[in-house]
Amino acid sequence: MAEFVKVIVDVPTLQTNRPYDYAVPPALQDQVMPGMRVVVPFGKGNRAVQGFIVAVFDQADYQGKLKTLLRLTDLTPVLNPELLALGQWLSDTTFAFQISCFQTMLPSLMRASYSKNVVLVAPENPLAQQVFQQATVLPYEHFKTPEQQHQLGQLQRQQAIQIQYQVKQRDHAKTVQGVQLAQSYAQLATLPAQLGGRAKKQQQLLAYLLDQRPTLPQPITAVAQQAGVSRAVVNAAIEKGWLTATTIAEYRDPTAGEQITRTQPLTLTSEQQTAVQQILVAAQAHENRTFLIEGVTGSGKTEVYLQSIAAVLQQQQTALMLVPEIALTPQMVKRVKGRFGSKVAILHSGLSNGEKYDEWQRIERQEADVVVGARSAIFAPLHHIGLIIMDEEHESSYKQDEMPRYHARDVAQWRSAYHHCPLILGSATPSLESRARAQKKVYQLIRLTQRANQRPLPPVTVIDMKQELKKTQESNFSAPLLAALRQRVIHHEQSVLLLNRRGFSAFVMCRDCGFVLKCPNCDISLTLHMATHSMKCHYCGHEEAIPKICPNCHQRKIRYYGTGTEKVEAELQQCLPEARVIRMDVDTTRRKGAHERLLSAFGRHEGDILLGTQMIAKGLDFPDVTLVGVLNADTSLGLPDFRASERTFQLLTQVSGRAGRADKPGEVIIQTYNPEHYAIRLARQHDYEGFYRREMTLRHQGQYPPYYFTIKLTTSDEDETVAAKKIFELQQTLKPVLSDQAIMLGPTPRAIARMKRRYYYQLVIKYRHEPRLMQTLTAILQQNQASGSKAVQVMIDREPLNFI
DNA sequence: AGCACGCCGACT
DNA sequence: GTCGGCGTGCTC
Repeated sequence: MAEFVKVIVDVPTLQTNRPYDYAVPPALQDQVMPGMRVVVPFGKGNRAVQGFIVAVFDQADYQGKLKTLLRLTDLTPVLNPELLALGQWLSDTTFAFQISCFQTMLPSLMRASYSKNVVLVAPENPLAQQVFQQATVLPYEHFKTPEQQHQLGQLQRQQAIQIQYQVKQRDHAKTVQGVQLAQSYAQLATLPAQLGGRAKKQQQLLAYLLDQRPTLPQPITAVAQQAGVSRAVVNAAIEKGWLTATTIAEYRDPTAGEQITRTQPLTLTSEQQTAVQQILVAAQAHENRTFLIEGVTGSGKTEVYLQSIAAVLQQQQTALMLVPEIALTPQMVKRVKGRFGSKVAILHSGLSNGEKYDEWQRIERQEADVVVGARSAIFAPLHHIGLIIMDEEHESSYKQDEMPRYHARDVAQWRSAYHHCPLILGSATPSLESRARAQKKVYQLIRLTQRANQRPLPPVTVIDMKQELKKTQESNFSAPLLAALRQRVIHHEQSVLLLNRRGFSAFVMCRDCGFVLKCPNCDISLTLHMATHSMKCHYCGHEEAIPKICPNCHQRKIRYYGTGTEKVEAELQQCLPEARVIRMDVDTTRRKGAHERLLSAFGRHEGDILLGTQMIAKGLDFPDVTLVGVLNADTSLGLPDFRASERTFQLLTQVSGRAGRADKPGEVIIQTYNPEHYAIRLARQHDYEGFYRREMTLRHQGQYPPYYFTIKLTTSDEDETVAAKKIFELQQTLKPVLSDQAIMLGPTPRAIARMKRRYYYQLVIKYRHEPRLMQTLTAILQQNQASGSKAVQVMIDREPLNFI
């Protein structure tokens, strides 16, 4: 008998990061199952909190007196045994709380919201009467002033009130008004004769019901539409007692109203054919094997994915496909839905919370068997997974940069092992980690070297801006790039321009005294934004007016330095006034759907030049783009991060692939101050393999991943010395634990040492095999948390992607 | 997190 | 002697 349960409660602290035992009321003992959400009393005040049942059993381990769970939130578990185990693993490997892991794995609507009410229990109490007036219940927030807080304390001592805790469920199915038959069809059949001849529409409705015998209940609007009458007529039918009103649950369909045209599989090239073959052999054998598809842009990776999915569906299994958020465009969705129809569920940040919840429900109820989504879709509750695909596997957005700091690739690995199914990692520029594993035969490498359209990759010209600066006056455009842009505008062809910095200029400085305007909260200069006429901090969002006079020396010598997308846009208007420019960066795409609107406007030729930051480099496919320009390839190169070259190479290769995809040849122009840098040289030659070999040598020499594992520890505090002291303390703790093969970098202040009024210090450990490291880190966290909640913050990031 | 307990100073 | 300030420690 299931008399007791173990529950992980929604109290995200290390001390409560373990299961708590509760008694199950007899009435619920045959219902409780692991993975269900429950509401339990917790703590001294018995406040109600949400929790997840992780185990059910008939004997309590806990020796004290048990509390009884208040209610079950779910009729069926929201976490199946696989997801429960996955949550445990996530928590172990990322040092995150179990409750945070569970919540990350589920749609956000399943997170409870809490409220506190003050209930009047002694209406005769004079103070209570004064406070409550006519009311019997007041929200706790009502008592905000010190006097009101005081009154609350008094009422509590006089036992005139009770504090009531509420757990509000936010996950509700969308409902619509529907109708159901109130009488049998036989009874309905007698009605037309009784009706007056003038009630034409009512006759029509009855005729529809009797002739079509629709399956009811159905939404009122649907019935009205099908019968060809107005909703008023249906309502009249309810009044007359022919039909009864009901509420019907309905899915919120994110692609409702969109025309999806069925598409057929394309003919594969022989390379693609072999790729699909290899994958299918593994899928049919239920082999947990990882494939790395290294395919040049335009080699038709997506078609390989789609046909592999089709085959897996054939063997009655499901498939999960991850795509970076920005590549998850409506075109992409249409392509998959076009192939697999309504069996596809989509999960990405563009959906409303309700839509995400409903898509999740459809997956859980096995009404969808193909899931396409961004990072968190890796937790989709699919059963019988036969194939997992991760496109653009090198993308850094697959790593979550808040707790739990998981990498979707690791979760994918875990799930493919659980389901004994293949995992496909695909990219034109695989991460060094993945490519190295393929080298060691841990992954099976599949190379797609030919483009599906047989076109050669576009020629890339590298312009040395050092030389260019000598020739022309100060400009963001070299003569060849400007000429090429002008050509496209004349011939009504399109161009894409990449610049890795938003805003108008990087910083403002006083020419007289060298003063640079900085953010008051962060250790970073403010960026000028013309659109809003303000100075913005790109880290904390701080905004202030543009200084006209230097705040330091009070001279009118403030000048703008560096270049942002806004400034380039203005410059383009100067030198190419006839060109229509569409600017795309965080500032112009902040609003929901703006991203998509700008792209489709460009697709409809409402712009000649698409100017933007990184976000334009990914996955967009416009056939009339024949020129891609990179304004400054060095921005990402100069960063003090061992992955700077890798990122630059990936970005340049990706953006180059955007030129000339259909029948028109393309051209790429890259402007740089480091033309001889290997990342730029090899990107020009489209030589990923060359880059891989070169970069591996450097990683080997520098003792970096993939030759070493890395862990980053960060301390932060409002007081700089406290943060610094703590990080040195951690260094001392770790030193004796580590072998002499491990390398510690730091401690150092972080590159942006101050952010949002906090100071940050970090320590990076590079290691190969340190059996005691993990448990030591767990102990560090526990010890730190134990010394109070307002102590220094310690963060641990396993395999961090950002070292600055 | 959020609540109670407990120990200290300031007040009726 | 009591009220309320905040520091400390626990939550099945």
